[in-house]
Amino acid sequence: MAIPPAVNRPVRTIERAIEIMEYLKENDTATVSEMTDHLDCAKSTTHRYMKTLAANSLLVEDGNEYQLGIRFLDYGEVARNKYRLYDEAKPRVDELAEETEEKIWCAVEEHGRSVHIYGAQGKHSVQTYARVGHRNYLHQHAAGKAILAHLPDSQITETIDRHGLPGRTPQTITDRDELWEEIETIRDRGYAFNFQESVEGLHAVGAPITDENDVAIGAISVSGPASRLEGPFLRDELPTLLLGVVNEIGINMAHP
Amino acid sequence: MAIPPAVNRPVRTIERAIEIMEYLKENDTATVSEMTDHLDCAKSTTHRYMKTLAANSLLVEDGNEYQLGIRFLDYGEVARNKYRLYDEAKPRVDELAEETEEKIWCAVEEHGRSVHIYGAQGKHSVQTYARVGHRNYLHQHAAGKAILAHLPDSQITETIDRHGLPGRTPQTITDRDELWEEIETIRDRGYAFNFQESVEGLHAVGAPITDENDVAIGAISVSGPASRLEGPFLRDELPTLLLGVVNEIGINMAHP
DNA sequence: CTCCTGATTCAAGCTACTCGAACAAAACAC
DNA sequence: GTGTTTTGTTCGAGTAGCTTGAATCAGGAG
Repeated sequence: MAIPPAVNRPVRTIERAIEIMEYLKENDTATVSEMTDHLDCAKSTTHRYMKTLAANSLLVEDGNEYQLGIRFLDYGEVARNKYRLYDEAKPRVDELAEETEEKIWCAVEEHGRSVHIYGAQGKHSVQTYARVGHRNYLHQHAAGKAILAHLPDSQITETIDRHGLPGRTPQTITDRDELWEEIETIRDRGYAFNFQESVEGLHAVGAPITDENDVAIGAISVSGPASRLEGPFLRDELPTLLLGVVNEIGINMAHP
Repeated sequence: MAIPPAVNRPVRTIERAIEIMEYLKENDTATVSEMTDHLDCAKSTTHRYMKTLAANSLLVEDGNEYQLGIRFLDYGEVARNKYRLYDEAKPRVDELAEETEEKIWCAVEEHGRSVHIYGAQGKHSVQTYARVGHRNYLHQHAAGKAILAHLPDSQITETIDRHGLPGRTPQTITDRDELWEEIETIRDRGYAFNFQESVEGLHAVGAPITDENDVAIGAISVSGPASRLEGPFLRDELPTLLLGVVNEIGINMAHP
């Protein structure tokens, strides 16, 4: 897992095709000309790329505009179902959302980053940038920090070396030493907090789902406005609730 | 929409990369050697392809085995959220699943095929090959036929020409004339049935969601075992329920 | 009407993708 | 233990095919 992705001689054609997908993910829609400005090649090349992708349903063209095709849903769903965690976690995440009335996420680690594999919203839950499939830096949010703290030290170092510690809000931990301290704290108490470290005004708690060796295979988090998630509710009640859930999931994962 | 994907000179490199993804979708996991047998090129080439894809998190390697990365979830989710239909349909699909206790699907048309963009299961719903993101021939299932019947004739012809009418069960309609008759029937009554045409022992009803010009933008279906979905329940009750829902969605779509 | 902007096609040139051979590492047979 | 087989991986050379820029076509605006 988390192998450095240094390829000897990557295929540039593939990399550029991915750049197109990535650009469309960020910008929803683009024309050949617009994409040409973004890539570094001739317009005819971009045109050929996009037509090829569209012919295979990865892109959909609507007039001169291209966007991502829902064929990706298929690949995404297959990838997600690889994780047994998804099946185990989904019902509990739904329950948690109902109980807490806040936003619940289940995340896993892949390539040193976190991916939200499932989310459920409670009555009052807030909408943030996050969505299913969203890739995130581990150090920037509660679930990610919970995972990070429950990885072997070597893998933590590797992850930091590889991705650095980019900030997101003024509260994000961007200092290595500070992060290691935080990791110690998280290891001691068994769960992680996020005080406006990913989004201003947003608090969260995250607890790891671990295997028999106490290594994280994922995490669950509750997040909501700082005004609601505070005091004993945030400090005691939610963590207790979360720990119960992740323990249960962990046990179910260990004994299929 | 539904433009023939004939590209003048497709980029073979991209096409082969997609073949790798497709193979992994079908077979869950593969090694370089296994993939080489499948593709028609040197092992070193396959190796370079897969390493490049893995370096970009589209593939994940676990030892010598590769599988699809959950990065696709991200792309898939973005693509799905393009469809306003998804937001409108999701809550009603959930309700229908609760009410009927059967499996409900919401599908859209893309490139002459259908894609399940959302599904919900009721208490008794059966598991079939279908899953979110699944691409299907329009003529093989209830939702697809409902969509097909509510497309312009020219587009229907185009679709049949492009994809043919492959069978799936002995009941699948594989004859053009027969399909056109069926389309007329569906147009008259406003919804479509599926009598074991996609899966043996499975019945379904599908109704189209149409825009102001009565052109389909998607469809909703209820499916379940032939033993439960029969008689007046299948013939009258379910269609009435479905029509109510799709009308409501259609109106909401037209008046945002 | 002309002008402009965008998509699309095409021949020619040369980049970089493909190949096969060679190496390394692991699994296996005996 | 050694030899054998199977796997992933690297690298130089050759040429397939990708890239390019110019030319053409399509649509809108003034």
